Amino acid sequence: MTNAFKALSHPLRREILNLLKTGPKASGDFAEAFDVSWPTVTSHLNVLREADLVTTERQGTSIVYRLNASVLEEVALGLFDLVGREDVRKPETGGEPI
Amino acid sequence: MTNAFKALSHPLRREILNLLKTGPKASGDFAEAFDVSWPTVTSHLNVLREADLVTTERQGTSIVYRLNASVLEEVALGLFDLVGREDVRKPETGGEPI
DNA sequence: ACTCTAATTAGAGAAAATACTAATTAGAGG
DNA sequence: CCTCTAATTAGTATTTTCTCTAATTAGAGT
Repeated sequence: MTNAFKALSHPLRREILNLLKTGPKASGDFAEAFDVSWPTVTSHLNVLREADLVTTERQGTSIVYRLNASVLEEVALGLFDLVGREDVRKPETGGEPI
Repeated sequence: MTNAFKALSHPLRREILNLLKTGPKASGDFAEAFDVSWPTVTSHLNVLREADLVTTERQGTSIVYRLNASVLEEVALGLFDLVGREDVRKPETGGEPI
């Protein structure tokens, strides 16, 4: 989880996550939506997947990417912790310190 | 605010923020706490300050670093937004999209 | 002014991240 | 099997980040 932050540090990767917020997408959708080459998109998607911020599933010739909400929540809660806002954290969620 | 993520992407910078959680600290406190040279610490502190994650104040020969809670909260709320958890966001906090 | 402590700035070398083109893999369908 | 579309992998060049040592600045106290 700890290098979710590194994954989030690139603007394009945050754009990708924002797009995914509207629903699952294939790699080509991103390659089309952004002004970078397809291999560059693939590379960023790999970073997001390694950080467990997205999950993938093959569907025929396409590979579908999906937001992994739980990891994003963990990261957000970790930041609140830093600020002393544990009140928003669910009691069970002990979790690794960020 | 947008490169708060970049600032958060380095482990040592997150350690620094964690230490700051316990209260304001001087640069030398970090240089002592972590196993890197003092100039390296200064460099990381600069990144954090440029991202507005910490504030500084001169006190005699020391420079005191302090957490900037509001920016950290903004970042955390931005992540919740990504996940569709606007319920934890205060109504007034419109904020720049991440 | 001199000196001590606190901290930053300068400069450089090594490592990591980014983005491209070209080549390759994988599945679907005729 | 052949071909088309979808996507990744390989390889490379450029840029950015990270960390160090050496030199410098800044304030406090004598």
